[in-house]
Amino acid sequence: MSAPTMQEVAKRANVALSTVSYALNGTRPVSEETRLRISRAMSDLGYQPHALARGLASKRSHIIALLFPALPRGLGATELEFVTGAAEAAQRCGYHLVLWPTEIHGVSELQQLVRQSLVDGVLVMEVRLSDDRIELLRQIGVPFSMIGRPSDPADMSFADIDFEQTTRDAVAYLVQLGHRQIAFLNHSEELFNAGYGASVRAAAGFEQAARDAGLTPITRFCGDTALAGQEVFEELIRAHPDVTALASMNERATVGVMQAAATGGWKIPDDLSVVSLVSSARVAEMTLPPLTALTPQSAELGRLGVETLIGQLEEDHIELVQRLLPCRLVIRGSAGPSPDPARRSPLTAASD
Amino acid sequence: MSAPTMQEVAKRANVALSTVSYALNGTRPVSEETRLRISRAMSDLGYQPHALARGLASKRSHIIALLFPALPRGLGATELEFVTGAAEAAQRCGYHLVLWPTEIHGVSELQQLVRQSLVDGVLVMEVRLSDDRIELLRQIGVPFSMIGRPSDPADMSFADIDFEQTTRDAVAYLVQLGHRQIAFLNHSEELFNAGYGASVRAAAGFEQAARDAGLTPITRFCGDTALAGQEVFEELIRAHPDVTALASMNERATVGVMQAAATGGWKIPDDLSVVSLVSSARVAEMTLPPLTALTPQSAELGRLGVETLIGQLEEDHIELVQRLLPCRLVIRGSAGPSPDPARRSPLTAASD
DNA sequence: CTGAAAGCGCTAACAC
DNA sequence: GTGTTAGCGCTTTCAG
Repeated sequence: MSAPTMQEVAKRANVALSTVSYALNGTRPVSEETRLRISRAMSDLGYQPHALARGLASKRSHIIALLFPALPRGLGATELEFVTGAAEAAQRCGYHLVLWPTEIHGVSELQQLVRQSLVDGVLVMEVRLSDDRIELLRQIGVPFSMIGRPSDPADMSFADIDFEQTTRDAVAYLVQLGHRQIAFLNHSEELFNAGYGASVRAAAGFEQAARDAGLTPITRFCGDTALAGQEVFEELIRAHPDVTALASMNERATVGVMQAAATGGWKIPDDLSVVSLVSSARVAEMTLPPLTALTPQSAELGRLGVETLIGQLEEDHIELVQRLLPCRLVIRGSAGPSPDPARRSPLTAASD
Repeated sequence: MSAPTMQEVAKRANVALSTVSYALNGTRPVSEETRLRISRAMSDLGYQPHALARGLASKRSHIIALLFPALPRGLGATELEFVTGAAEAAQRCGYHLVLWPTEIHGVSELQQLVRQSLVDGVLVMEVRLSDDRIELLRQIGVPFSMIGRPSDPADMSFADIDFEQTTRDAVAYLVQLGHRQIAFLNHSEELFNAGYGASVRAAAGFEQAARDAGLTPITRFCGDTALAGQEVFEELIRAHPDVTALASMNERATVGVMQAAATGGWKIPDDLSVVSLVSSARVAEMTLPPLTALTPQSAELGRLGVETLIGQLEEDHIELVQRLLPCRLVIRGSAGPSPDPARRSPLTAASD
């Protein structure tokens, strides 16, 4: 009834308990013949090693934790893909992945979790530019790696989206379509100031890319709501009537922009091009027209994060892995050739 | 350097190792005085019980697994909320949640995982009407509970969305707005036939609700793409020109419907009302107009699933918990009073 | 109310 | 090549 133990396997195969262990782990040479007897005994009994016992004895649980903040705004499709990508990679490597949702500042809680010695290492998601959790982890001395990175990742391993490259790609694409007045729509200033890496890095990337292309960067912060998007867009067009294209980091606001444009009599992409940055296909396909977007390779990032961490756990020479993955440009319907701003009908403001 | 053990705590508190254990678990009365000495010793040393050792000795790992299929179409916001809701609930109950992404038919793989005796129980997500995993779990005898349910949940615990109620609510809302010709837009027939519970139950619920309201149910299957949505909608309106409202289970297709309606010169909700069933706010807010939707209480479901499972693990009298949660109607912009179908301009078909 | 000691199922010396 | 055995850090009888 209850699960067979290694002892029972040993008895059935007429060998010592330890021989079974060695055969199982390949920690020591075992003759072909006994190995066969053992593996037969194992499958006869339907033996599976007891994970806890193995972990206790070997001091390696083969469990890693995925640390993600219980974000106020909730996670999206991109984050879900991190998780599933990470879980699948862990499984393929023979590891278990436990989920540790923790407040970003719940550092003592994190400490408690780590001290239980349940996990061999930690993968941190949604890393802030300045992140207490990272400080704690290195102080405790747990192996860890990150999806995302703090402002100075120095000697830490990570896999992250290449936000600079992503904005550069977006600008390049729009420039190639003939746009010369391109605006960048960010998240809120609060998020930016809170050290939300995506927001900060993409903003910097855009400024740089625009300048390199000989353009004057125009940027706006915007709350993560459609309404905020409408308002910011109307203000933007008033201030810069010759803007013909928008690169947006802010999906919710993008919807508002599209609404405001439609209300004002503009067609997308005829009168205005929109490129959505760091946007999942799921979201990009929900709008009309569907969004031309730069989509992160999220599952890949999750996988990389896990593999990097496990690498650290299994290799003896701890090697640094720092990977930046570009987003992929998926052309849908929201960006097109630049119109002549002068010939474009004026936006008929809908609001007060 | 290395983590303090219970032995060290005992020494420091001048008690036996076992006394520390009893004090920690409350398994046996301990005098106030020694309890105090012990807890002081613990905090002095920063002691945390070793999860693996505890699990091995007690035969209860305090780890539960979340089983989710590596779906072809990927998971959405709703599923992500299950996961975070479950993870948070587990943590609050002092459990760890491990992620087991498995093929729906990878039953032997699941068996291996379970036999490792790593987890005390399993929470199954995305349960099919006929689901091999459920069969296996009860056969093995692992405690489990479900988010979702098979066709005959008999004596099994679950928490699920009340699809019947959800469609009833949608129909009631539309009827109240004056609609009499309401169509139901389902997922593909393949998914339906594959025993995708949401699809089957919502369809049944709609038929029933429509009949109860004295309406003739009109239903359509549709692939999960905008294009399919367009085509199905055009066919639908041709076959039933007097349809004024649509209740949709299929978010991708809904986008197509809205596009086709717009292309044909119809305004939403003036010419056509749309209610999105079992739709997260995240998605509902991406369209124009934003979708009036019945939104599942996903985090709540995750929480319930975990609590039900842990209840099974900790109570000695295994009690059956079967919960159906209704969705919440969130009124946005996509549904309004019924137009007079006769006065509505004919759809100008855009396709061939 | 407290202590001593026998495991839980496995790994990894240490022997041969 | 294989066997023997001492733990890993805890829970839980069994004795007092």
